[in-house]
Amino acid sequence: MKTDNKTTLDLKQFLPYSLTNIAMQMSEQFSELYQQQFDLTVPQWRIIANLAQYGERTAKELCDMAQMDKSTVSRAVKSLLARNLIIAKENPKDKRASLLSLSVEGNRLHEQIVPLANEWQAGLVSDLDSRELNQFMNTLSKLSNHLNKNV
Amino acid sequence: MKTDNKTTLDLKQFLPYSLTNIAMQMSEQFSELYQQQFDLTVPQWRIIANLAQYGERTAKELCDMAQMDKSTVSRAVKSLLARNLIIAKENPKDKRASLLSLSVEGNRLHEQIVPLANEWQAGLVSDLDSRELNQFMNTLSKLSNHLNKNV
DNA sequence: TGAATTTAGTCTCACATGAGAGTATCTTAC
DNA sequence: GTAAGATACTCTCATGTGAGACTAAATTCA
Repeated sequence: MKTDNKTTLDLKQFLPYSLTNIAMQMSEQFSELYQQQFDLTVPQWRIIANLAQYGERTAKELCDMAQMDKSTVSRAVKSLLARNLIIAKENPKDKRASLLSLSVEGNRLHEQIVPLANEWQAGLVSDLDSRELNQFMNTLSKLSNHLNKNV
Repeated sequence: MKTDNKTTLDLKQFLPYSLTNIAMQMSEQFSELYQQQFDLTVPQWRIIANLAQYGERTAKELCDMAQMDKSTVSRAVKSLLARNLIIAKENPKDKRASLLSLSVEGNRLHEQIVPLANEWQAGLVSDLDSRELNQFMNTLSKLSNHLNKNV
């Protein structure tokens, strides 16, 4: 894919543009699944999913893992605590940064969403064979690594 | 890539999540290039890039092409007109929808950004060979088609 | 033709976001 | 050990966004 640096820019081939478009559509379509049914915002869902997968974390760690602003995380955590979907435990290593984890209810909620999420993605990638999907994921992670190098 | 619909969700493999993260990073890192130097917001840049590539379009068409809200486009167009970067021409077919196009200055601005954009992307994909990049783009467009089917 | 409906674009309002200040806690350096 | 700096988090404030009302124009249908 030789690009012509001189004068033209093909937006379809330009990743910051086309990837953003596709990601937005995906996120929007998928989020309908949990927003209505489970009354979760995007940041709230992302926090739940990360705590479910990785266990006990601090707010700061969640910020870094899911590329969210500290204010956004702070608000989402506050509201998840109010709904008893997560639990905050004092961190013996650092009193500022309490350890967050899913409550029983939070876990139950997550368990309800997971199969919906997996079904949704199965539909999305149904046009691809497994080799192609693996390739895609692999390239995606190379791109991600490249982006993180420069930060 | 067989997914387990029962209980687990691997966020790294979950596209609405990981693609959003990567797209956000990309857009953010790339936008630094034009935001400071050329004082353009993301929607403004997207409009300029689309008018440059596809020529005269209405605001509605720009909304559809770049997945932007009509309010967002309306505001961006207003400000680009004020800066004389684009021109609005009355549409003989529809007086409500004026035809927007780049002005000479707008074109000049675009011509300055294009090589930066191409360089930027060249750096981003420097770890990939051309076959891999083509594959990736190809899969991406399949995913995009799939998303647009359900809309 | 004219009434009803649809569409393009603007404007207002409610809301989410991110920057930055502020506070408490932890770490570093002397 | 203590002062200076860094860090985790909350809160406030300014800003951008999208939903929906509104207006003008176009389209549909009788």
